[in-house]
Formats: sequence, C-alpha cells, structure tokens
Amino acid sequence: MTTQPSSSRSSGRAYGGRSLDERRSKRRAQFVEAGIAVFGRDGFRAATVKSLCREAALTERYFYESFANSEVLFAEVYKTLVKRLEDDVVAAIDAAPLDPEATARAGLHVFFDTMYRQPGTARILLIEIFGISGDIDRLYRETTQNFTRTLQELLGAIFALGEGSGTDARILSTGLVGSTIHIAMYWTINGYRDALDVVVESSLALYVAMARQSQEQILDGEGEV
Amino acid sequence: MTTQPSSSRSSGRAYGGRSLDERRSKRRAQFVEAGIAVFGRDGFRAATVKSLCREAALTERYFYESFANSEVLFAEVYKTLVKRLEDDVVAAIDAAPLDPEATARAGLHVFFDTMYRQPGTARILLIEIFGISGDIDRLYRETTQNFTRTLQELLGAIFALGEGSGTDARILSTGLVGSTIHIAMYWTINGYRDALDVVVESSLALYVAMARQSQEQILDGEGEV
DNA sequence: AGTAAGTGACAATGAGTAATGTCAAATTAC
DNA sequence: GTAATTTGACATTACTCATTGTCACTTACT
Repeated sequence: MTTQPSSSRSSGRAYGGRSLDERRSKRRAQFVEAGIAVFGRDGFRAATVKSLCREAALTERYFYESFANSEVLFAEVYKTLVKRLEDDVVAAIDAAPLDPEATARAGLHVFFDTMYRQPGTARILLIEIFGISGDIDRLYRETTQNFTRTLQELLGAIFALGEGSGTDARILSTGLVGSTIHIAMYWTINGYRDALDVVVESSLALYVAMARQSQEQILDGEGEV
Repeated sequence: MTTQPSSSRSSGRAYGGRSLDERRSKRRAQFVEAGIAVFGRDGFRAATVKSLCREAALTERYFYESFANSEVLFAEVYKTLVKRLEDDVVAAIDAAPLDPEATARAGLHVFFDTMYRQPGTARILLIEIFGISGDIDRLYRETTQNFTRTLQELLGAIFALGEGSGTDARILSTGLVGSTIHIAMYWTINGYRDALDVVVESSLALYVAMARQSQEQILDGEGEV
C-alpha cells in the first residue's frame, strides 16, 4: 500500500537465459512428468504435494504456481497420457494394411503394448482414474465418450457395425471399449501373465465377432425389427 | 494387576435381552448397512468414521469393535453386495427358460436392474472399488476372477464358447465381463439415460456374437490352428 | 439394593499434510 | 557494482480426521 512498485508490475524478467513463460511452462511440464511417475507408482491417494515436488525437483511454491491442487495436476496427467496413447494408436493405424481386421489389430497392439511397457500409465488410465472426484469422473466420462464415438465411426466404416434387434450401437461400442479396457486391467493387475499376442488376438476376437454378427443381421434384414 | 476379576473373564453378559454375540453381530451388521449407504452415497474417500457411525447410529467404540479401519469395512460391504447380487442372478437364471440366450438375458436383466434400482450398489461395485488399496485391489481381482471362472463354465456349457485361433477362453470371458461392467458403469455414470431393455439386449448381443463366432470356428475346424 | 458390565456422548490426543510465509543465496538489469 | 527479481530450502499455520480415553448413565445379575 505504501511502496507501490514503480516498475509497474513484476513483469517477468529473464532468468537462467529463459523468459518467464519458458521457465513457467518448463516447471509445469516437470510437474506433469512427476505426476505421471508418482501417480503411476504410488497412486493418487498416496501422492502428496511434497512427494510430487520431490519427484519434480521443485518446491511447493512452483506447484501452486501451476496447479490449484493435486487433483488438477492429475487431470492434466490423465489428459497428457490419453493424448500420447491416441497419437500412438493413430500412427499405428495409419501405418497398418488397409484391411479392417489388420487395422484393428494394429490399434489394439499399440494399446496393449503401451499398457505393458508403461505400467504406470496403465495404472493411471485404467485404475486410478476412478473415484477421485466428480470432476475427474466427468473427465473420464468425456474422454471415454469421445473415444467411443471415434470407435463407433471407425467400426461403422471398417466393420459395418450396425444395430440389431433392440440393441444400440453406442452401447455396443461402449461394451467393446469396456472389454478391451477390462482385459487390459486384468492383464495389468495380474502382472502381465499372458503373452501380448494372445491378449491382442483375444481382444480383437470380440470386435470381429460383433462385426460379423451385425453384418449378418443386416443381410437378414433384421435391422428393421 | 491388583484387582483380578473373580468372575474369570469379562465373559459377556446379556443386555437388552440379547447375548454378547447377538449384540455384536447386530452392531456389525448395522455398520455394514451404514457402509452400503455412506460409501454408495459419498464414496469411500469422503466417508469418515464419524459419518459411518452417525449412519449406523452407533459410536466409534463399536466401529472399532468390529473393524480395524474403514477399509476393512469397505471390504465387508463389497463382499456383501457381491453376494447379494450373485444370489439374485442365480435365482433369476434358475427361474429362466432352459434356453442359452434366455438364461443369459435373465442374468443380465437382474444385474442391470440392480444397478438401476440401487445406484449406491452400482457406485460401490463398479467405481469405488478401484484404487483404494492393494488389499482392495486384490479383493476385486479375486472376486472378478471368481466370477469370470463361473461365467466361463456357464458360457462353455451354454454357448459352447471355445478357443479360436490364437485366442484364450479366459481372456475372452474377461472381455465379456468387462463389456458388461463397462456398459453398466457408463449407464450409471450417465444417469441411466438408456432404457433398461436396450441396455440388456445390447450387452447380451456381445455374448451371443462371441458364442456364434466360437461355434463357427469349431465347425470350421479352426480350433486346431 | 448393590455391584459390575455395558452403553452412549463426547473430549483429548496425535498424526498427517495442504497451503502459505520467511529469508538468504543466486541471477539479472541498469 | 548495486538494487530488484527469482529461486530454493525450510518454517509456520491451520485443519481434518483416526483413534483412544473419560465419565455419567443404564441394565443385568444376585
């Protein structure tokens, strides 16, 4: 109140050769990576702000500079991991042969491979995401909804997944996504006992089966009932 | 040390017309019901020992008489709800016509109907169970494993679910269970938007599709590859 | 009626930790 | 070189909540 800083606002000086924005976003990124490590290793519940700071090699002050609380960081971590996985899956699909089954196989392979190689990611995406808060539930819902929608389009185009008697395409897609997620959860939680290929083929079998079933129903003209 | 009670041990007197065992197990049951209510309404994280006692209309002393901590109570609540659901599903299956599809439909109907009528149960069985602790994870794993095994037998008998090329029957069963659970989660978390029958039929369709697929593969002699 | 066991309400303790504050050292800009 | 900014280590505060303890009151048994 007495000493109004003449240099207008603390407008952000360079430090260590970096601008304020650079430093800030670097610290932010450090916390996101730390979150991936800590949430993936210890789980959300056991993660404290201190442990996140320790992992990021930064102090609490900088934590609160970028995140209101650890839940906000978790949301950011989740979004980051989903994005990475999506990019990887899309890349694999683009590189796969132009065959419906091969495309699906390629996508599933990347998915399960990621779950295998990055158990922390698996834990965050498949397990920790649940039951944290209403906001996080919403994030999960939106993410899965989004993914289901994409899958529905893909399946519609690739497999011609249609609606049978009394069923709903969105629910079917949800079920297929759920089967994959659950197989991954199960695989993860049991220490990756089964061979990757078997897991991929088994998961794929459900998609193939559902696609055939739908196709038959369409050919049989059952779709109108 | 000085006043050793002459009446041997505090062997448990009658009180209110009930024996010690009766009173204890009644209180225990009160806490389990309170747990169902509180965990189902507020979630595990938000549930405090105090809130559980308030709901049970008992004091902390009696909480610790039966449970070491709220996690132990949660495990008990979970087991109780699984047991109830299992009993209901079995009863419905027994009452259903002796037709594979009708049997599956009856079981799924009870499952989804329960999730619909008892949102608290749905929340506990489908959402809260995840990420509480290693012990609870283990409980979930064992329970689902058990259920998957049962389902596998049922499917083997009812639908003749076999193994195709490179797939594994257990993983397929896991996937089917996962599809059902996920559809239920989705339905729950979205406020039960879809009609019960559509949900049941859509979920069922995955089982039917998978069963047909397996059967074809067996007929085609693909099981040997 | 009297004594001991059982009960219920609530206080006390203590641990954990989120969030904010302090201060000296490092770095930059003029 | 000097003052202001930035940083890092750490202290402080404040709060929630699990767990144990206290005490007056109730019930059962003799």
